[in-house]
Amino acid sequence: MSKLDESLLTGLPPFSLLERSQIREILDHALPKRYDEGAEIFHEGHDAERFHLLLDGYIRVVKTTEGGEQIIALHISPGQLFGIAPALNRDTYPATAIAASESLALSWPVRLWGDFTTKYPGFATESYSTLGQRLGEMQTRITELATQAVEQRVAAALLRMVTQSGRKVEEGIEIAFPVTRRNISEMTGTTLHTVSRLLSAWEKDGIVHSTRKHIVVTAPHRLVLLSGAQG
Amino acid sequence: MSKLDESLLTGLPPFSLLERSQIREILDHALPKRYDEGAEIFHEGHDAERFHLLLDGYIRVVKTTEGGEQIIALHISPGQLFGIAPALNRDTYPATAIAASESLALSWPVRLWGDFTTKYPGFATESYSTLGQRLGEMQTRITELATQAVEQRVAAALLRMVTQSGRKVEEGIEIAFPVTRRNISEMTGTTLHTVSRLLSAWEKDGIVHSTRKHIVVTAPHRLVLLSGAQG
DNA sequence: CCGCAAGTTTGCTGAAGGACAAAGTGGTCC
DNA sequence: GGACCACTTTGTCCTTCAGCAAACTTGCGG
Repeated sequence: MSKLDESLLTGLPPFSLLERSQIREILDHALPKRYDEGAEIFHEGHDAERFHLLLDGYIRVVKTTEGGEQIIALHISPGQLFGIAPALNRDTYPATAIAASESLALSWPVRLWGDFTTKYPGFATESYSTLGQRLGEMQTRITELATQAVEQRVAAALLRMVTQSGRKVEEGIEIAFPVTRRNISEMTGTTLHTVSRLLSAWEKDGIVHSTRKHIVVTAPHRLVLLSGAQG
Repeated sequence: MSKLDESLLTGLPPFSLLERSQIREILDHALPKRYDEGAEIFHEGHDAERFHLLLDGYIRVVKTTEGGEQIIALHISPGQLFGIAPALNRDTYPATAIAASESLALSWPVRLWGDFTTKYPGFATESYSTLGQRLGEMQTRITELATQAVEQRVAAALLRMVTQSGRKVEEGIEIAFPVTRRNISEMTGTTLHTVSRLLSAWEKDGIVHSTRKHIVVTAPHRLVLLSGAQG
């Protein structure tokens, strides 16, 4: 097993304040693993044995209702920690993590969480900032779901994905991981049918261009208006 | 200014592991304050200068949308910390806190947060557990809003309030703080009209008994069925 | 004790969007 | 190359619930 390169972590927020030797130490405990698109990284309710850091790819964090419906709780982009149950003092994962595209992640046993946070104060601080941001995002989603119409919510969801993972292509900005209509409906609390109709309408208006599992936003500004920024 | 009694904190989760002398120390920095019903404790966006602990009463934590609508993010019951922006590394309050009934709270300047968490590891652990629970509750609400019909959501909201603050009366279990139809609509993403209709219907069915601002649940089990626990 | 404000009830209407149905379109695996 | 499967599109119907309107009730302050 070859050693991981330190440059993997330098520059990522949770590790930005650490010294080379500390990063070396952390990496020596890390287990890297590759996941195929659709592969499960951990499962809701299972013992939280490890916490994870995404290096490459995209992860969907999903909850399933008793009725069998899925809700996408969160998208993780490269550089972010996930499955950090120990930070919240939990011993099982509260949701399931699935690779949205082929992904590469590091992981550590949860017992090291305590070590990391006490040894490296910057790590703790950054982790809790992340948590704060997620709390904020969830609050935003609650507000959207409670007050906005479906069209606005779908527009907002697209914009969020574009912001988090958009990469420039000649037509506009493309969402960098595969997304189905169903996925979008699971993010916005509607049906895949309604999402399909909206995307068709927007396609006709030249706001987006979408193919199977891939979406390019060609007129982000118009989407912003639709999303309810007082349009 | 008379000294606060130590028994105020012994027994509360965030302080349960501390020694008498430590509690004394913490209390000596605390500022107690009484709030009338409807009084604002802190305001969204303002500098987070203090964090708070509710001793008596109930607090509503509220977000306001650009459209001027209010969303109730959270209810705080006695014994809980609130306004803990520092835990999330934030320097402004993310929402507004309003006393739902006459309330009594202690507060400390945020700079003591760091002291508390490092000096008293139990305090940190308990605080982050609380945060974990709140994250979980928010996730539950998102799921409800995304998948359930209005009737189920309102039933679930009532049950949540009953669980958090129910006190036994001869008719059933009463929600211990004033709640208007509008409040309930702000918790569930509907209108006060719809809530009123639902409560009227449930009153007719003998499930609840409500007067102006007060609700007694007389048949909790039937509400559980309505709330979507596979009814 | 009166008047007002805040909270509640109820009726009516219409639109949004969910449910159901069915056909079209790539993509992939053999 | 063919067959299957996952994803998408589109149509129709029908329920839910928001929106609007107006009357009613209760409590409080003057």
